[in-house]
Amino acid sequence: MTFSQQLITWYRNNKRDLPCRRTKDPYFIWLSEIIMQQTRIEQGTPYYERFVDAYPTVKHLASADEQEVLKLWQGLGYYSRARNLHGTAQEIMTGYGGIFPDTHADILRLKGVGDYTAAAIASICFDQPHAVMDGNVMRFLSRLYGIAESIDRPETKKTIRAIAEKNIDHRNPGDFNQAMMEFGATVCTPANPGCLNCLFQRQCIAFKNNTVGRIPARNSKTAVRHRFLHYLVITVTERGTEFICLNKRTGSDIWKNMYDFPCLERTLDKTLLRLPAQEFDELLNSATPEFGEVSNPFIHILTHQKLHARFYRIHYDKKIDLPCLLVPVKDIHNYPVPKLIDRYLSKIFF
DNA sequence: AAGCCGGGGCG
DNA sequence: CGCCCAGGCTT
Repeated sequence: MTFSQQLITWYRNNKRDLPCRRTKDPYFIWLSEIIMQQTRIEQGTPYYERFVDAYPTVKHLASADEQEVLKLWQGLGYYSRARNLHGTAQEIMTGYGGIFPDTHADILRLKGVGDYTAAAIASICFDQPHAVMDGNVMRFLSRLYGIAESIDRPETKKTIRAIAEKNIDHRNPGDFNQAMMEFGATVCTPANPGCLNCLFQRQCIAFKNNTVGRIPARNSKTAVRHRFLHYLVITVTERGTEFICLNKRTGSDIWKNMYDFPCLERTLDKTLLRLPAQEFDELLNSATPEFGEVSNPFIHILTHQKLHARFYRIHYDKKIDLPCLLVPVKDIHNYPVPKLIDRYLSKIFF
């Protein structure tokens, strides 16, 4: 039995039953692969099912509003994936006549689709022998071949890709790719891998050398940046309806096209001191406000940032000129917000 | 080549 | 706490 035959046999006997494995429709495979990028299967699967329900065809997705797509994506993170997903659905409608491209080269041109996703779609949907290179595959193969160089180096990734391409089953490239990933995800895991019962223990260089714990190696991580956010939570009552002031984030910062509140950012405030009210004058075009409740600090961790946020409430009895979007509080659930804001809202308002 | 972009789960 | 996850885009 060749390596790929052993692996595929193992896969057919041990694979998890996932919703996204019940189809070969390129639209659904694309959707699932974008959702699963840098995301654990268990975390992404509920989102996949909600997207399939909401947008059963690429045409449905293309016709949606971006805000609606972001709302459905809310909580999953890396929101550029959702923006690109939506934009690419429209591109498929207008540029490809609604038909998903069927060659690796054309799939790779789609925005939001890189080497990994193009290979996954091409192999699973169209039986094209392109090997996927994701975290699971790189871990499994770097251990199996005892590759100790950092997998962050493109050179190392090329070496591993060559191994995968050499071993890919040309009859079942989709199963081979999924088997590689499934094996990495369930047996050759980052911590406490199942080496003792591993099918490939005899061939595994890292196991032989007792270096499984050090492979794969990665570059040192970049430093975490601390940010201190002072959020103004303005509410206004007008004819018995309560409104809240939202801010749509634009530009190249985190959470693009998501909503939060008007904000003052400080970088030197190591302790997130309470700001005096007049510091907010620049946001308000009006007289210094009187705060209602001022929250304790909220800590929110991103990959390269640690956010320290404080929320300052202000209430007005009538509408004034405000530099933000005034939304009825009861409609907040229509607006995509980052997890930090969602945490605050559910603690204070809901 | 390196930085940036979220959020969650695990040891 | 640190690490990693069915990665890709920007600089």
